[in-house]
Order: sequence, then C-alpha cells, then structure tokens
Amino acid sequence: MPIALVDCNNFYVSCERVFNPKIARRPVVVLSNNDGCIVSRSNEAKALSIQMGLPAFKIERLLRRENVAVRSSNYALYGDMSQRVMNTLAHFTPDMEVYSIDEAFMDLSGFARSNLTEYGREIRRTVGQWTGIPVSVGIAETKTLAKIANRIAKRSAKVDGVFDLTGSPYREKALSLTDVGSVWGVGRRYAKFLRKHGIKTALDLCRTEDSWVKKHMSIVGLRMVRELRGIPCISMESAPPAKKEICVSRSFGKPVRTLLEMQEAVAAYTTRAGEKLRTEHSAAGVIMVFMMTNRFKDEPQYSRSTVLELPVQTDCTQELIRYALRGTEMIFRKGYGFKKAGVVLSRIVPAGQVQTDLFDTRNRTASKELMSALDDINVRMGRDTLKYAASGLARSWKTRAEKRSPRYTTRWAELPKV
DNA sequence: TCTGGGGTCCTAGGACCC
DNA sequence: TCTGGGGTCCTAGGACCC
Repeated sequence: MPIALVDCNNFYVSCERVFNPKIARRPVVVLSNNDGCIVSRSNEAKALSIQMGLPAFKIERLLRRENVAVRSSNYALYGDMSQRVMNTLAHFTPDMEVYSIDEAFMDLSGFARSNLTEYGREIRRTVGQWTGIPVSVGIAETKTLAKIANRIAKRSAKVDGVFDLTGSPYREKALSLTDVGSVWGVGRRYAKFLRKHGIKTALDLCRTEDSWVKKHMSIVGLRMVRELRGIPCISMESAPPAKKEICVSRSFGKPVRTLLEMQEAVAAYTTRAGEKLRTEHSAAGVIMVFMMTNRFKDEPQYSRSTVLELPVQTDCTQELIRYALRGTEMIFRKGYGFKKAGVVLSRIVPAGQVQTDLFDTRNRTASKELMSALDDINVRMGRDTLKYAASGLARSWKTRAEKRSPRYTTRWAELPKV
C-alpha cells in the first residue's frame, strides 16, 4: 500500500514569493505572531545558518547585513494558498489526508502498478504550475517511511524533489542516513534518551527490540518502530475528527496592565473560539481562561488559569463571553505587565446533542439565529465586520505584524495589480 | 524594546465503587 | 507480624506533531 507524503517547501516563504518575484533569489524569512520568532526560511536563509524558532531581534544585524527579506505572518494568505494546493492534490487520488497547513498524505494504492516516481513528478509539476508552490514528494509503505522518503526528496539534489522508497533496496541505507531525532514521532526528549542508549539513526531504532521500545516509549513508540519496518500502524484519516478542545491565545503587542484591556482581549479571543466551535458544528461545556506575564523578563511573574462550567453546552458567543469575562475578573491581578492570555473550550459535543436543562431560561433558538446571521456577515464582508463591544475598539493590545504583505487572495482591496 | 500558536495521545495515580 | 481484589473514571503531566 504505497503512501505519498507531499510537503510544501518552505511553505510560508514560498507563498510570499508567489506574489513577489523580486524576493525569489534573496534570502527570505517569515516571523511568528508579534514578529517574534523565525518560523519559515528560504534555502538561502538556511544557508546563512539562521535557525528555526530563533527570536528575530537576536539576529537583527545579520538580517540587515545579508539583505534578508523579512515578513510578518500572513495567515489569511497562507491558509488560502494551502487550500489551493490541497485542491490540486485531490485530483491525483480519491483518498488523501490533509495533515497540516503544508502537508498531505495520499493513498496511492490504486497506482501500485504504475511508475510511482513518474506519478510523483506529475504531482509536483502540476502543483507548481497551478499554484506556484514548490513541493517535495516522498513515497513508501507507511506514513513514517514516507516522511523519511520526503526528507530525502527535499535534500538530495539528485532525486529532484521526488523519492520512492517502496520495495526499495535502499531502505536500510536511507534509514542509516536518517538521524534518530528526525524520525516522525521522536522529539527532543526521546532523541536525547535514545542517543544515550546508543541508538543514533533510524536504522538503529528500527532494529531495537519491541519490548524495550514499548517499555520506554509506550505503545506510541512501538507503532513508530513497526512503521519503520514497513508495517502500517498509522492509518489514513480522510475526514478530520471533531476537535476535543479549541484554544485561542495570543501574545500581546504591548504589556496589558488593566482589567479592562484584559477583558477586551479575552472577549476577542472568545469570539474567535466561538467561530471555530460553530464551524465544527459543536458546542462546549467548559471554558478555561488563562493569563501570564513575560517569563523572559526579570519582573514579578504571575500566571493563573480558571475553569468555568457552563450550565448548558453552548456555541453562542454572547454566552461564552459572559463566562470568560467573569473568569478574567476572578484571576486578574493589578500590578503586573501581562504578556499573553487565552481561552480553551472543552467538553465539546456535537451541537445537535446538547444536554438540555429543565430550568434553562435562555431562548436558544433566537441565539442560534443570531449567531448564524453574525457568521454569515463576517464571512461575506470580512472578519470582525460585526463584533461584540466587549472586545474593544482601540485594541491597544493587538498582536504586532509590521511587515505583513497584502492578503492578495482574500481581500478585494488587496488584490495584486498587474 | 524585542522570545508563536494550536492541537493530540498515552500513562500513572487518585478517587470511588462493589 | 498479619489489613483484598478488581474495576472504572477522571485528571495532570509528559511526550509528540505542525
């Protein structure tokens, strides 16, 4: 059962380049929210040894000296480009799993008899032509091996972006060239632990005894090792399961010091969480609010959260905000400079299976109609066209994004001009 | 001045039940 | 001296992913 992993190269940077060919040859980086850390790098930027996740302010001089193009994150653009890529991929197989914003697994079972490398090249060519985004394709018997094949496809100049490992005599060779820390499912902690026990490559891990793996890395680790041996243990998920938690949190553009500002921010995050909840057609029974100071600053620290139970599971923003504001008031303390806050919705059920309450006084039909009218308008006219006053107008705490490119594909006013 | 955001799964241990 | 056995449910914490 061959599986392909298609992964966009340097995805955020590639999106920026599609609409701005001038930066096609320059080193480019994209920053996280608040223009904080490096989250995407062009190959030229990687060649300058700019590390993933590095705070941008620490390498300001280097960025200037090397004439690196720096962009804020533009999620509206990346989300839309991602959809275009996924729509394109859907032409090539009936069975695929969108794994993240820039990756998809594709079941190629029906194509086992054809030349998979050739098919991979066609996928790559088509995505490039239709969207402008360069992708790499790795093909193998399991997801974990497809990940490794993809990594080789990206790195080796010889294979030109497509690498098929199915039934390959090179599997052992490929595994021996893969650092154990690069295996899908091995994070920093496990990598350190494994190296300490002399397991340095994917091949070493592949040859480790089941019982040892199970004991030290649980059933999850065992699945991973089996996958390395070519035994599929992680299946394709064509429809994403409903979310069990919905979290919206942000760092503030500047420290928040007053309860009013904090409540505005929490109300705004709750609004977003409610929107997510409704696109899932779900309702939540619990809301958690949290806030924290800046742990990198040598200042008094404070971090707290509180959990509020809703009397009836709901998807109504108004109701969620009321509880969120109450929670905010409970845990807010004056005298601190807050850096970040957020809300987490949980105990989530399908909206149609809400457990009703005999003493419930709310008019649920009316609020349902209100929410769907609100969502309609905001989808059609742009986010926050209508918003709750509780989320504030000035929004002094807003996330910084000083170098954001236009939202070329999702706002009429920002369409590229030719 | 300046350090991201959003998820999932598994396990151990406690509470509780008979 | 000596204090059962087996099960479920829930939560916190730890690991991972992008």
